[in-house]
Amino acid sequence: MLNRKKPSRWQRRADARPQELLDAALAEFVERGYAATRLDAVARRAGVAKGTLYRYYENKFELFKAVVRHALVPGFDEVAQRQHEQPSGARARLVLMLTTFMERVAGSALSGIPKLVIAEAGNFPEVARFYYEEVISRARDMVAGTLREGVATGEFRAIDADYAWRIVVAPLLMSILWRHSFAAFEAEPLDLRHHLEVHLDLLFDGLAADGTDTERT
Amino acid sequence: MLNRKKPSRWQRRADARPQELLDAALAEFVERGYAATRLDAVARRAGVAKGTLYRYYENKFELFKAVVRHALVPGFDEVAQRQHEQPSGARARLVLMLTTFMERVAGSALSGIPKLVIAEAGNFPEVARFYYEEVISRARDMVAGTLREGVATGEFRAIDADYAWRIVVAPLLMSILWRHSFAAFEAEPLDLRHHLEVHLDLLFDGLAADGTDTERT
Amino acid sequence: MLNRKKPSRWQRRADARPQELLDAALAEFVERGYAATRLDAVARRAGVAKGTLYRYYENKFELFKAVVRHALVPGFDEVAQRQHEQPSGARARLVLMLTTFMERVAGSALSGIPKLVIAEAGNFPEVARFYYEEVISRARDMVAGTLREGVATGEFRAIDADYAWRIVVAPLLMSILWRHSFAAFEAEPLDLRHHLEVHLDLLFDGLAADGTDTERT
Amino acid sequence: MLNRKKPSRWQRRADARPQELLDAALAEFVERGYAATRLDAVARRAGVAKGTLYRYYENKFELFKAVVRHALVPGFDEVAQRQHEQPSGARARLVLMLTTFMERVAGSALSGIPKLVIAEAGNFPEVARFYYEEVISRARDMVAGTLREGVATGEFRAIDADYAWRIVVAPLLMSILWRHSFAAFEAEPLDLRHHLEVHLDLLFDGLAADGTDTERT
DNA sequence: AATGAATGAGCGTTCATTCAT
DNA sequence: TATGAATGAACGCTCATTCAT
Repeated sequence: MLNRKKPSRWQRRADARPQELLDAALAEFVERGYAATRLDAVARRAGVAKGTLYRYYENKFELFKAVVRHALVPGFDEVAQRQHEQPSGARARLVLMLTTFMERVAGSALSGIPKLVIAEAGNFPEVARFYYEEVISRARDMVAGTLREGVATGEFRAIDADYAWRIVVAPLLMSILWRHSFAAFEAEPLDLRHHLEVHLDLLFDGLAADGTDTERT
Repeated sequence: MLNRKKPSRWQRRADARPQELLDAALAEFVERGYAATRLDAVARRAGVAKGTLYRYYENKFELFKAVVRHALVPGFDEVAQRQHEQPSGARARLVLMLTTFMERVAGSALSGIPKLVIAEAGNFPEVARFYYEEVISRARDMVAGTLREGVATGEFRAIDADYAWRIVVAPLLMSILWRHSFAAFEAEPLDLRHHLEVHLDLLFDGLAADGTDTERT
Repeated sequence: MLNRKKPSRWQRRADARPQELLDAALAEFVERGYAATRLDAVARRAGVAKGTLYRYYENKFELFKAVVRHALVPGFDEVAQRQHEQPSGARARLVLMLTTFMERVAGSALSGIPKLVIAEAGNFPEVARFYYEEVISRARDMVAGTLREGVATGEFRAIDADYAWRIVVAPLLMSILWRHSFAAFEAEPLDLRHHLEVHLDLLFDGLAADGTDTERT
Repeated sequence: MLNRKKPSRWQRRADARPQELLDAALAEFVERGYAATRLDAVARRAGVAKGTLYRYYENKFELFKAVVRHALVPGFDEVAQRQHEQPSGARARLVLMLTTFMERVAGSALSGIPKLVIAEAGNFPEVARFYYEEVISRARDMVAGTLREGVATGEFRAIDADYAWRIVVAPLLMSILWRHSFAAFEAEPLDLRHHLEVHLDLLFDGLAADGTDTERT
């Protein structure tokens, strides 16, 4: 670090900059949370001076929003794309949806984003709202829509899709938070694939052994 | 300050003051998160001067840990107590467990604690570890234990309890985070009771309409 | 400075502080102008740490306003007081008014205030407005009122008091600005007393030699 | 940048660019004061990049001085010119002098210069000195000279020209500062022409009604 | 000559922490 | 034990200045 005679104090690379800054900022925000992230650290990580950040983002909050926005677009594109190539059937669609999300978000560095948003929701309602409107509402529509579809076709039992969608999604959220908060304290890491399998198994067929399911709460 | 001569045996325990501080701190931490909580505000809320805090807690972090520690005791006492009065059967025990948790934590001010721990886990691994060891591991043992029991008795289908327990618990976590992060943006508040009902319904009987459950992922 | 083992790091003197801070701030503001004044310097001058300023004044601007306000009250009290003990006659009152102002403001450290306000009026319209409403409007009322009175009693020629008051006051302003801006470049300092004498002489009797005053512009 | 081969003899003088820069800088300095003026804004206003400024002026201060210097030339040329066409008589010359100044400076955008210099005199004694030597001393010589002349010819009463010249000039200064600092808070703008009329009226004939002028201070 | 990306010192402000009372 | 005035390090942000292009 010290021994690396900077190739030149003036690197001009306005084109690559924004992406580098966003990467650095994502990493810092995810590592430390919004408030604890110092712009100095972001800049250092990106290899620029603090002031440089301000050429690209007006302030910390704008940078933060840019990071969130940026990190989520590809994920959603991915999900949307996959929805086209998929087989029919509500169940199959649900499986694909959850699988895609698990692969693209929960299992990647992007998982830091939901974690971050949840952590900072209290302090930055604006961010939470942004996330709610841009991300959550879409996820809700996708999942609840598929649930309703399945119910309509008789594939699924009659359930309240408005509430069930959160139940369906909850294990994904759990996996994200687990990895960010508690996985470190366990000997074995969480096997996301297996986690999803168990979830899907339970989701479709339930806990109850056959014959027990007559009795409902 | 006041000339009270007789602390006598009626004086409040030395612990009394800390309790007020902890209450105030809990409220502030939950409202604002760790970093954004100002000790000034905690002190004001507790009706003492800022310096007084330092008589009881060495610094902000120690206070934080004390708050988390303290807030969890009653919750677990409650759950442990109820476990005795409960009916037999894995399913009934699971229902009771989840219901108790929903009532005592998710639906109360205590829900701020898990929210807080998750939010700050990145910055304070120590707290996360503490929470993991004191709270999560117990919850895991209770839930996974009951699952294994149910599988053993044939009440439940054969599932991997080591993974399934998180799935079972996830909707509770979801409800907590939802209320703290996104509920504000929706017209209707989340009905915790209904949320739990739907969860239990799905949990035991699954989504699949009867006859469909042959095909597994 | 270095050799003065601070008598104790903690000087508690909340009562004296505000005045000391205002004195230091007045000096700095007057010396450097608003924008160029660094709160660090104000604090150092007052012998406190920078943060201490914020116990007393919410921000730089509030400090500035406090300084201005504080510096002007005594001056105006003085003028108001003297108005009572004075002899009758518009001319005598005008003389007293201008003399008092010259002594109490133009000739004292307070002269920094008008100078400062004028200098910063562009950047801080709020301050200018404050000064206009608190100070200038009073001065205008006093002077213009006396002019009208003199015209009414026949002591003064008929002049437009709404415009004349500024003419009457202008040499006072001039003396203030002169001392702050250009006096340093002259061998002899401006003799305020003489300046006022010449002003009063011209003001009452004009430049024109007797017999010439028939011809008016 | 563009491939212009023939600067030829029609190209603008090298000075042309500086003129645009000076105009832009004058406007900004006058609008905001020295400290608050951003070179970015100056550059943008002049239609060049920020770095370009540094081709012509070593730093902000040099630019500032150049602006002041530059802005004063035309004004003085004007006054000097008019001095030739003028009628005889000290009074007439004084009237012309003040009228010219009022029209050419106080009533124009140039009024920003004195305002600026006065405002920044504390921070930039160098500028104040420059202004004093280039502008004020000439004004003083002109006015005081005319006063002495009038006294010598018996047109004026015997007054101390060394002090009276400032009194004579003060209302002009007042009008400039008024317009820049306080005019905005009044319903009606200051009528410069009327202001000057009242000034001249008082200046030559004084306030005192005929017959009162026996009594002098 | 001109550009504008990059720099970094500097300032206003905040707040956890200290300590004389 | 309790107070709250005082501290000072730290951070977000600005902008004059530099320099590779």
